[in-house]
Amino acid sequence: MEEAGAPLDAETKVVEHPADHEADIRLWLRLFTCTTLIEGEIRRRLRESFDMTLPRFDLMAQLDKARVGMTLGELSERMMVTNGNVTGLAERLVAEGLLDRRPAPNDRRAQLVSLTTEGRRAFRAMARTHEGWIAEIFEGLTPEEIDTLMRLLGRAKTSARDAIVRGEKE
Amino acid sequence: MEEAGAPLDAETKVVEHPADHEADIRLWLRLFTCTTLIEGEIRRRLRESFDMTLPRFDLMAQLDKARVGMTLGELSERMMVTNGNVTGLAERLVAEGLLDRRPAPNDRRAQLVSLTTEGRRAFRAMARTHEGWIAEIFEGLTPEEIDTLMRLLGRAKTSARDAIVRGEKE
DNA sequence: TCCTAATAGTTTAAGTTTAAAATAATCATC
DNA sequence: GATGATTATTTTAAACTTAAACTATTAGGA
Repeated sequence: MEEAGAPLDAETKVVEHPADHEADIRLWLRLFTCTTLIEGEIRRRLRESFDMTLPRFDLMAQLDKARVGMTLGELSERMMVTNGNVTGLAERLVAEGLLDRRPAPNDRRAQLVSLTTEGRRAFRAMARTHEGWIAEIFEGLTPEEIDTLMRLLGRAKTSARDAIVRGEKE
Repeated sequence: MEEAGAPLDAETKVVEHPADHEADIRLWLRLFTCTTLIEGEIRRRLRESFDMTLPRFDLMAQLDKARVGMTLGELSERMMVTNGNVTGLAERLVAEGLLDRRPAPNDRRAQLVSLTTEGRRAFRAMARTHEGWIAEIFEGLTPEEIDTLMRLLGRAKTSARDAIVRGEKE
């Protein structure tokens, strides 16, 4: 079906498709699927083993990592969710006695939250098991594959952040 | 601080830590962060450009891919969400005239949904723009990096699925 | 046929999540 | 020290999401 002797030139590959982003789309779908799959399993196990939800676990993990009290705004930034979301999550955790919450000493707008003794104890127990789950989930990967994945996901993150910042500047 | 002349044997490395899953945890955190970052940006753009939510867009994407009507159960499986979730999403899309829904011919329990003409038109327009966003987000990656990421995420998915199946068999 | 198990979907209650508006306090600077 | 902008948080309304209970239907055997 090709015209005999038709010359191939540089423009040929530009014309082939209006825009061929097939590989990028497939990458995004796979990234999303992979995360959703793992997230769902962790969520299920947290509920079954500890009657705990993932967002609450995440909030507690942030507080455990930072040894000192944290403002709600700092929490929402680290968890990458809205302020209002953190307000509600913290409320429930306080009600359950896992979280402490008091006004910040230097800023009457801010609230400092931290794990209670009971909260820290409960989190540490869950965290140990949780670690095992994650290790089990990635069991099929070699250390080298994990390294490479880390590096490439890091580059993907940078690339995404750049695009987002560029988008905000318009 | 090391005892002089103390012999190193095979057990030394077993004792070092109860369980060192550091790399796995970091990988999971990065995977999650990366996905959340991109997902948030896509969500924001869908809302600003088309007054559309991500879950609705996802549902429409599944229907556009499969040229034929699909049952709600099939949809929920492909979207990796619960049945009840799809029921609600579909309801809203039907109300907006983007989705068609009718009883399945051979099974009186099942409902077949498909895009209306208007729905398909609307989706195609959004999808074209959406493709561009994704390409922009991954702009900083070379084709080789994308290939490698795809392959390794594929292996991560397999590893996770294996762990999940093993967990269900208990 | 009749009974049981499995399947498709809906409903319910609780929780999560967001965007946007509102409130309150701090900061910068004049 | 007044004032206007910014910041921290809460509130609100709507949508999303889940697990579990429920209804209706189908399928597979005794």
